Amino acid sequence: MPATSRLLGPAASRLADTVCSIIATDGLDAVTVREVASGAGVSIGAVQHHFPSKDDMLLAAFRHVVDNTEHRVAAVELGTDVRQNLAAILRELLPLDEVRLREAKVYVAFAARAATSAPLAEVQRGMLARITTELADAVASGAEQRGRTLSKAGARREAEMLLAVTDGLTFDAVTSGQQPDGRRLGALLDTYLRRVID
Amino acid sequence: MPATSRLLGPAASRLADTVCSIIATDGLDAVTVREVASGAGVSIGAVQHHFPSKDDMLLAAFRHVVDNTEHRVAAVELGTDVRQNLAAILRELLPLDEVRLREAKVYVAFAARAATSAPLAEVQRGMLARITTELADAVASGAEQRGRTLSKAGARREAEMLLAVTDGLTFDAVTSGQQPDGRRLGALLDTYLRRVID
Amino acid sequence: MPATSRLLGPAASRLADTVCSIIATDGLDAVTVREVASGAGVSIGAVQHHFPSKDDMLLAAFRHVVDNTEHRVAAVELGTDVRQNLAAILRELLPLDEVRLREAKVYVAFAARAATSAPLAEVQRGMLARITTELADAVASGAEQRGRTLSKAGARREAEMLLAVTDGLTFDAVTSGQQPDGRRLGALLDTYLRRVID
Amino acid sequence: MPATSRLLGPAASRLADTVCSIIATDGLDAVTVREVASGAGVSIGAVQHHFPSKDDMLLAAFRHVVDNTEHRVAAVELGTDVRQNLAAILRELLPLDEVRLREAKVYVAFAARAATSAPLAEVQRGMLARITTELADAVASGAEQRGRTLSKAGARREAEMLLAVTDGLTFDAVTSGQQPDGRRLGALLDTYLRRVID
DNA sequence: CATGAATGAGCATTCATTCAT
DNA sequence: TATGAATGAATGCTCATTCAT
Repeated sequence: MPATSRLLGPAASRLADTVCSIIATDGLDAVTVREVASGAGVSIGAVQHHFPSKDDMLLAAFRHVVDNTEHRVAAVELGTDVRQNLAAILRELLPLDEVRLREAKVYVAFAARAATSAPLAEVQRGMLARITTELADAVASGAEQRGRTLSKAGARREAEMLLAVTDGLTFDAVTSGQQPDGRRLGALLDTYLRRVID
Repeated sequence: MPATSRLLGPAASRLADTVCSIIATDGLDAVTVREVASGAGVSIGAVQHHFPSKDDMLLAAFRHVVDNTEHRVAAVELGTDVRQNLAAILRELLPLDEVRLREAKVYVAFAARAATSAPLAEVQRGMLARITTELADAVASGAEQRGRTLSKAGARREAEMLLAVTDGLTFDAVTSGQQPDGRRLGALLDTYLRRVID
Repeated sequence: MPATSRLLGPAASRLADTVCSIIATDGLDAVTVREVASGAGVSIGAVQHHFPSKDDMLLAAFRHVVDNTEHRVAAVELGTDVRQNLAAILRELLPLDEVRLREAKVYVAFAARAATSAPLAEVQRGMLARITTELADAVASGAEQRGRTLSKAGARREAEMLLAVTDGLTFDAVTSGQQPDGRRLGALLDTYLRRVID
Repeated sequence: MPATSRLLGPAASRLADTVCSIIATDGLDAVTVREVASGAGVSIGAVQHHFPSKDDMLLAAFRHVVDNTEHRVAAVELGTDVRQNLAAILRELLPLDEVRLREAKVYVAFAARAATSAPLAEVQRGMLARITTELADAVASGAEQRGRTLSKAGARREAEMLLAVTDGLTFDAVTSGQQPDGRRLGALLDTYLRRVID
């Protein structure tokens, strides 16, 4: 895990990483201020210095996770093959290995809580919106490349389905306790992509 | 909500429904024995008479939800058009209206907790397995109907993707706080199905 | 343990024995109506049919224990040797073997609770009084036998000390978790008696 | 009651004293964290800040009592008369007045619970061992003073009986609800000591 | 007589938060 | 800034007891 981030200072970033560690291992309910403090090797007071309340801490940690994921997605090197580009992006979101499974667990946990937490839902909406836009752009440029006509709304719908497949595979894998199976998930994703992009 | 079920007696079923109400409104963390008792209009002791521990109660409630969903799926009247059959099945899983959104919220909450709870994960695995099998059967019979060759593994992969799309749409809708939008979700599902089944 | 007694019917006696079993193993605090019922193989209602309240049950069980002990003491065959008679009586009260250790544990537990329970204290006083009287009689007859002068009060004081030694050895053994050590306790008792009765 | 002790800080010591007050008045079962907190005039959280669990609290309170008693015994001024020395020591253990009766009640309650609690039994064993050793030393020096031969084991047996008499008198007094009767108990102790130490 | 569902008070404990140092 | 003592509300759970059948 990175020790710093674009959103948080080094100390706060370390705390957010500790929050994620606890979530990945024992779930969001196991996150207590005490546990975070001892996990990060600081005092309880120090945690509360950085995050006035527990909700602030969780919100920051969710933003931290989302930010990490989005930057990893943004760092994907894109080529001219649209299908490969989409695959490269979406593979960053799937639990293909232990690291991404861990991140996926944290993401699913936060997103599930977002269902009854407005601030978390706001973060989740932002993430979905930005990734959908990015995917829609890639889909649109692919269509253009091939001389196909595709409305903006059509590209967006395509992107929403791509993200839905990815999120669904991730959700099912994480919630049913599957071991990371990059081969299977990668194959399913490729099958889907081949169907969408000629 | 039904007052009885196939799994629980009337009293326990009522308690499970109360659990689901609380989850749909305030999330799984808001489920306390006290709250369930008062919500169901019984004493705390009565709750614990039916469910020796809170975990037992939650597990029973998850089974209850899954059971309800599966029976609704099983009750879907199937015709000869495979695509319509698949659509009819999957529409039962999508948050197309308030009722199904509510159920979806409960399902997502439980499934997310299943990531760190072996007994819940077992229930989740069972649900995924049975629905996947059902979908795979429909897909296989559709292929046969059209004279296509489709291996059992191929049908299963197709089913897994169908379920992933459905679960992903559901997850994204629930976690980002969307209002139920049957038109949009239905259209996305149809687009996807049209692509899979000629 | 006997299945019936002079104080209780067979069913109640069986319940009292179950109470004692639990006390000997896990202490008086581990005695719950549930545990007694399941230990005796009857329903909770059955227990409460015999003993309207838990206090009634404990009181009856204490009386039961005391009664058993006293009848065992009364059944001791006395000879002409006073010292041997006293030894035979007091040996019934010492935790010389597993059975008597077990009974001693139960007795100590009840007696300790008697410190803050008037009904139990009444039972305890009765037991102490009767045994003291019995011991005083034996002491007095021994003195007479030897042509010694011993006032009634003197014999009573002697009896109180005899009982104190016995109770103290029992208390120290039970509360410090000693294994039954008949040889050691018997030797200490004999030393004491030899000192008292020429 | 002392506000501080050798084992606990002032706050914890005050809590331990409150525990003992409750035990002396209403018995060990009446000790609840709530009651201790309100009795000591602090919050529930403060109690659990000092003692992470109730068992920790009780164990500390037992150590506290034992420590107080032993220090009182250690503070006894010894002279050259062995019998008087032994009497002075053992009088500290007998419920000769209200204060010592109170302490004796607490001691008996804890010791009785030690029968089914390994940590409490450990404390009880330590107390018995140290007092026995102290008494045995006094007995041995007395024998030497008089030119008597007394093996180390013999002195120890003598000490065990002395302690048994004292504990037995204490136990019988406490458990039968006797008022403190210093005259009677002192006389019994003296009679016994006169018999042991010429 | 016997059952077991239902009751609700009481329990130890956990926790986020506050505050004095 | 940083610490950790102190707070007290809330939680899951146990239990003796009541009561309808």
